[in-house]
Amino acid sequence: MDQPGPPSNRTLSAAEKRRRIFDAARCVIMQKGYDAATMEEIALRAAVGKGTLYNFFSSKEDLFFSLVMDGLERIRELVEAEVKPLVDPWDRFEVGWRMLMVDIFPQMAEQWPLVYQIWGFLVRDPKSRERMFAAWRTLYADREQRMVDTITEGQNSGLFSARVDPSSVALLLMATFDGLLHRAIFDPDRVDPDAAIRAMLRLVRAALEPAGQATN
Amino acid sequence: MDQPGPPSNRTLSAAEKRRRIFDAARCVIMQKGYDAATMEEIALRAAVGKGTLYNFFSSKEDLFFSLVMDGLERIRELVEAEVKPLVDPWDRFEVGWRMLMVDIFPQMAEQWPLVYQIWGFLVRDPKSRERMFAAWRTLYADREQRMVDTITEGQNSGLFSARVDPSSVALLLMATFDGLLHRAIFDPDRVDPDAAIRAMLRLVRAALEPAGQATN
Amino acid sequence: MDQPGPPSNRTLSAAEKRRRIFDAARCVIMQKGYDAATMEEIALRAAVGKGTLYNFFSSKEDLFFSLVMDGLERIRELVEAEVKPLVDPWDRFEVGWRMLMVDIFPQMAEQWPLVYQIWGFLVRDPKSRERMFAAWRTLYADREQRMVDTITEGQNSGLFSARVDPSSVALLLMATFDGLLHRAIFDPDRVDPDAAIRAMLRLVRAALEPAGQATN
Amino acid sequence: MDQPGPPSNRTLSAAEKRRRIFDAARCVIMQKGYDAATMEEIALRAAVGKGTLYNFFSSKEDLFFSLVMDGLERIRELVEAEVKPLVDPWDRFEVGWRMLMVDIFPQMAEQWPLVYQIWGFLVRDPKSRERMFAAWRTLYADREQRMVDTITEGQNSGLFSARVDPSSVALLLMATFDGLLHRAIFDPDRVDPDAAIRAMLRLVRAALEPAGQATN
DNA sequence: AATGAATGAGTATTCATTCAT
DNA sequence: TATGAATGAATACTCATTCAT
Repeated sequence: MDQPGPPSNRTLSAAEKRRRIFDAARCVIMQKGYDAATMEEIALRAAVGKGTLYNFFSSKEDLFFSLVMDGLERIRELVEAEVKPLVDPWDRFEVGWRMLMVDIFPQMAEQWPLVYQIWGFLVRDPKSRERMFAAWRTLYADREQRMVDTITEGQNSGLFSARVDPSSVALLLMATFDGLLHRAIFDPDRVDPDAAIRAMLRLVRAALEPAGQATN
Repeated sequence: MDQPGPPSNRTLSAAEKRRRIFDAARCVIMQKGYDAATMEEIALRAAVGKGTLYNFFSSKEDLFFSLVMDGLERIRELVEAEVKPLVDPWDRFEVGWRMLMVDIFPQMAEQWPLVYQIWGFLVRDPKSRERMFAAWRTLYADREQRMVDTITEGQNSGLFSARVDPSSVALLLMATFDGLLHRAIFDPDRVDPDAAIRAMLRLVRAALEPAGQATN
Repeated sequence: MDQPGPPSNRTLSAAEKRRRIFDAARCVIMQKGYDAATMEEIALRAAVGKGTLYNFFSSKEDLFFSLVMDGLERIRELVEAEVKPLVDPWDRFEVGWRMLMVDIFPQMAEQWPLVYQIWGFLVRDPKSRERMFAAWRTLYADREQRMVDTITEGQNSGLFSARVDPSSVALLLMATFDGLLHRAIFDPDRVDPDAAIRAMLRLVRAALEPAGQATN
Repeated sequence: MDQPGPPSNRTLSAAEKRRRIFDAARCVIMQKGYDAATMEEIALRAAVGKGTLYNFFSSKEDLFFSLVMDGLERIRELVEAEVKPLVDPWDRFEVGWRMLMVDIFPQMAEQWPLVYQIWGFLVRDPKSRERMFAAWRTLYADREQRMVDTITEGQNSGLFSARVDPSSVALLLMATFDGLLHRAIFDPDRVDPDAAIRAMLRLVRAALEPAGQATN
């Protein structure tokens, strides 16, 4: 009986539109939370029709899941972009950690509240959960591998103590990074990135330094 | 002629009923997620009427918020229960960290998915957010204070290097704990509590040990 | 955030409410057709909340299906109520047919458009289809059995020709009834109940009369 | 360099395309029901674009309405195709009825569920309703006229009893046919076409035979 | 105090229809 | 002329909350 409105957005590429939807969704969900966020508002903010959302994503959950996956991908790209031209393992460590804290930390901090909220349906959707967990595991494994490589090289060149287990140290470092991220959300005053960088480096240096060569 | 009828809830104390509601809510929310969890199902599982829930909590959000607060309180009790009879700061450290990883870690891991989900309305409810954040800050500050005390004592007695900043070390340790907690959820195979305890202690020992006294 | 309205209809019995919902649904569906009929309007007309509809019926389809089943039940009650005190099979026939055309015909005619519309989901829901078809078959079989009994008695007493097959005649009579019902919907002027009664009786009399005794 | 590409629809005549759309629509609606049938699926099955449907029909309702009208037209063609070369009215009757049951019955039975479903919007669209009803009335009137002619001729030639009203008999016969059609849908085992042909002919013969000439 | 039937605001999702290409 | 991505009106259904009992 009624005539729906005519299409209008023919000029945007699919990728552009997808990006706009992601941006809109991220914005709305960050403000309202996943549940209070409505597809209506997301569409409005993305300046597309509500139906268009469903041309790109099969459901609200799919949109949200894809959004978090997309964020993960962007994090991964940041991590991958890390070059390692530096020869000195100590420098590599410092640069790597500084990058984590300076470049990646804010990126992740920004979307961390998003990540927490996805648990809402990860708990009841084993399929999504496994996909998401697998993606996270991969990301973490990759990042850890870089650290392990650096440490191993340092050990081989005699710069680092042979006694530490590279894998354990990498795990602890990643955990510390996550923990600081978590803490910064509800206690930002407690987490000063610069101080965290220095303190962490001092700790690592103490741990990795061959015994008896303490220089700090 | 006289029938006993079903066991009436009248006999339960308010505290018992509150506990049952919490247990039911925790169970349902862990299975379905906060949003998919219905007051109906929580009431059913708690074996009380739906209306009774509203005698204890003003709303679903209030129930969930209180649930997480309650969990926090139980964690705090665990932490408070920690005694410090040990004189040797090294021992104190070891015992403290071991307790965190052995006693508290599983407790927290169990309810961590619950904690993540509460972000769903913390983002849009500044009042709740501030209350929750404050509670977390307090918990963390308390725990950190214990570490700082231990470190300071160690430094005063010359056992620990005076060069480290007790507060920074405490922050990093707490962060590491949180990060391991987070990691364990999606990558449990990567986080072995015993190994994490040993690795962390080795790291801390290296950091706190006065220069030139390396014993590890 | 909002407070839903308070309940108010506590005084009606469940059966009364069910009846009101049926009446409202019948009315709305007869006016708008099944698809254009909204649960909102049905609830409004039944003077109950929308949610109450779902306390009685699991879905719109269930409501409609139950509505038609209920109509069927009422038809069955009419048919069952038929008494057969008359001794003369001719009279029995006349009275039975007259009852069909005078009492049942209008009842069925009233809800026939409802019945047609249910095909909309019978075609895609084999389970409902089988239940509905089975109910119809039973109703028709019952009605036919009465006719068969009457004819058989007539044959046994020599009043009716032994050559006719009671079952075939009953089938044709029921079919004629249905056909008239169908016809009356789009061509009411063509179907005059009184004329149809007379014509049918004449036909049946001619068919059942023992050969050579024509009296019409 | 030059590629033939997929067979373009440009080569189909409008009539062919219309036919394909009808076939697709009939198929989809028979499977899903009118409401659950989507223009998308109909277009897909007809192997045309969704927009093309709207070049042929102004709306989904128009398509469905036209589809049923088209079916009606095909039935009419079948009926019109009936020749009456036979001189003997009894033969004419038998041949006519046999044709109804053998040729037309299956055709109509096939699309009867389609016809029922159209009620869904006939109830709320008086204009469509009147057009459809008028078409049906015409079809029935035509068919009845043939019977009336046959009966009248038989009466004129003294073969048929003058006492029966040709119009009433025609009405009842058509009704019986419709009723059997309806019955066959939900109770196919009960309706044996051959048996129905024989039983009906016997009934008609009894009714039309001049009194005292019983020959069956 | 405890209950659960009643309520209706709120929303994800569908799909007929349009029109730029 | 044919297409199908874009659109948004329309609606079934859910579920937190209330309150008569």
